[in-house]
Amino acid sequence: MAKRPPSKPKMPTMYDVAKLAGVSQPTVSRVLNQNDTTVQISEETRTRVLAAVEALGYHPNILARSLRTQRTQTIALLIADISNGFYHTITRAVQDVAHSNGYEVLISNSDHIYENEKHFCEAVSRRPVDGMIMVPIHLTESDLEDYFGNTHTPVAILGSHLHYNGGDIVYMDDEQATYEGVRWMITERHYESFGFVGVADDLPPGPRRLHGFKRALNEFGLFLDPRLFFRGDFTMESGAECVHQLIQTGILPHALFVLNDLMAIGAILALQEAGYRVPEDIAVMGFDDIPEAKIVRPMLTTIAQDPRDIGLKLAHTLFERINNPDIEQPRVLESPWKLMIRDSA
Amino acid sequence: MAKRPPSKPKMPTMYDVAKLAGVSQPTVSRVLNQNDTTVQISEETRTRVLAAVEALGYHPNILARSLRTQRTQTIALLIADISNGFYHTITRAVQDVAHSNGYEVLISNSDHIYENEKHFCEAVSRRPVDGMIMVPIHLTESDLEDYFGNTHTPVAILGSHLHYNGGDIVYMDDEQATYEGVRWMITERHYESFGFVGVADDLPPGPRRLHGFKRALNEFGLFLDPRLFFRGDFTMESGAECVHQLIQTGILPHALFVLNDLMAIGAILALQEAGYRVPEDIAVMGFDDIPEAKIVRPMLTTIAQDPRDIGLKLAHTLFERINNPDIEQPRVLESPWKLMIRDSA
DNA sequence: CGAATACATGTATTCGGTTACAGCATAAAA
DNA sequence: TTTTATGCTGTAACCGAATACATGTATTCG
Repeated sequence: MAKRPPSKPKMPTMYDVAKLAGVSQPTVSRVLNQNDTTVQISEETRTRVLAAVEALGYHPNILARSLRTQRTQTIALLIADISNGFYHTITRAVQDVAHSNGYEVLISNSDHIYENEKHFCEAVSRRPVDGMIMVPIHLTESDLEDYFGNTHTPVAILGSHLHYNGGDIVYMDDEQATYEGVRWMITERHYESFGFVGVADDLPPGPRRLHGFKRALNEFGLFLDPRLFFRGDFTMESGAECVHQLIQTGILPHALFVLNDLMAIGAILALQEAGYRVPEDIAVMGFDDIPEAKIVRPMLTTIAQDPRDIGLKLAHTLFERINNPDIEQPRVLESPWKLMIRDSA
Repeated sequence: MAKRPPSKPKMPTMYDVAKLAGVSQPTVSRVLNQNDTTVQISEETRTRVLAAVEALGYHPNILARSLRTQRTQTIALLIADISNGFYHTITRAVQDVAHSNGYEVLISNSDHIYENEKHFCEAVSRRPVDGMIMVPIHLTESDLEDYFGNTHTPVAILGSHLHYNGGDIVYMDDEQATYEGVRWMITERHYESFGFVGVADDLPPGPRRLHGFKRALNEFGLFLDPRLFFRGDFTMESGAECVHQLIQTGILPHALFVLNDLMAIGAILALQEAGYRVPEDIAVMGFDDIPEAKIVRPMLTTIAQDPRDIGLKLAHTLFERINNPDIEQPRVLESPWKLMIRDSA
């Protein structure tokens, strides 16, 4: 085979097509975007142009188009951790909606790290995207205002903790969900002492779920022993670590409420390793309902968010706003939850 | 608050900066990209320009730059299923490398569907990306040639089954890995009868792993009973389904080799549900070593690929080629594997 | 002191499209 | 037949940057 010279990866341009078809370059553009109904093209020209397009294997250069039209057909998605099944499902839902709208999705993980969140916002705010979906963990209203305040990029956000009125919000009432989950454990399962595995106080879901938890306890005259309040970092490993701390205390509550499933699974495995039976010796309830909840034995009783619903709501609301920037006020959508009663509690 | 008019999200341009600093637009460009060593800027101008940049909160428009420079600072990644921990880890590794190089990653799932793979290749080939990483399941050499043959976009591919010389290949010897895994089950665990849970014959890993499996068996005078050869579709559910079929046969082999972990986990759970003990009644070995392998009880014995290593190799080789297009021939890199002996076999 | 050189910056062009506007047919209306 | 409308297509400007080239000033050298 002849050594092919390092010929430039020159893609054919509209001009090439025009030349081949014997028309002007804007005519090609018009043939290809017949959406402009006021302008008409003769059938003969159209077929000639299309033939030339076919012959050259021409594809429009999206950069050039975007530069001119100020639309990029791309949205950005910022999530905390794609290895977490919850975020992953959101991602899939968003991708599905985006693709069906002819959009691509630029994904980034923050790993729950504030710096990463800010970095991505910064990268996105200067990168031309038509919209952005985010699940902020640490970002504050004022961060968002800084990054997206004057750029009018549509934004859709997951999380009720932010009162940012620059974008639409999808929200799940996890305070109430936690309350009802714990209430169920008390009234239906008759557990009377509880431990709580949470996260650092300044992370959004922490205080809200803790509040729901305490509200349920208080309603029945129960209280959380401060020694049984542990703080992990969302990972399986930290769930196990919290259980080790629990064992150190020498106190064995009837049940453990764990702020997310990944930690809950880590907790169950650590408890079993230490010789405890779940739920006979100690029950465990999680939050999220990730796929792994059905793998661990006993299967995890948990509060199911509906990540697909969340993702769809986020994406739909974003695209509505992209397609119609005049929508008035930011909207707030609530996503449902459901108690998934399985075997761990 | 006054109702703000729908003012255009007009970002400041280089021209605005130039005007404010009292210089010409190219001068601003030069200040911002001082990489061009032949051109020099006076210290005074530089500070004045930078001050103007700061004052306006100017950020370069990446589209315009890309259009001009023909570089997009974006790579594309095509994988089969991001919910699979294996692909997910590859994704993370690729993202890490990309971000450290100042690149963004455009991700797409094929869901193992041929049409989706082709669709994405098409979308990417017309979208300006600087490179592409892919894990083709169905794509053939000629598909790749069609899509990327004349565009000289650098491509990095995972999979030894393709003999495509238009890009670098990262490869794992799964035939040999399977062989050694099964050999270990025979020599160390003394299993003497086996079932095999695979996938459709035309999917790449199928025949290779089956071949390694049979090679090991044959070496010890064993054979695969055709009734014990099942075909799933990579999912947990299909792993369970294959076990149901197995039970229907009424034959109980000593061990089951399952082509991937997700199906292996589905198989274990289904076996336990049917009252079998793993590994006492029947042992199970998987392939991949996804995170869930350590969640299921018994923990899954499996052949570990090193997805992070794979992702890093793919990304590094791609960026080497992006940064130096004159690299001669396509390269083939091998990624290691390791037998993870846990409890299921 | 005039010519050569280095430095600093401005002018013009380009990337590949979209779109406002102008112009020339031909057909319809007056 | 002249006027007007209509259909079709070309010309020119533009999106926001990068870059080849030209130009003007300060510096250096013979």
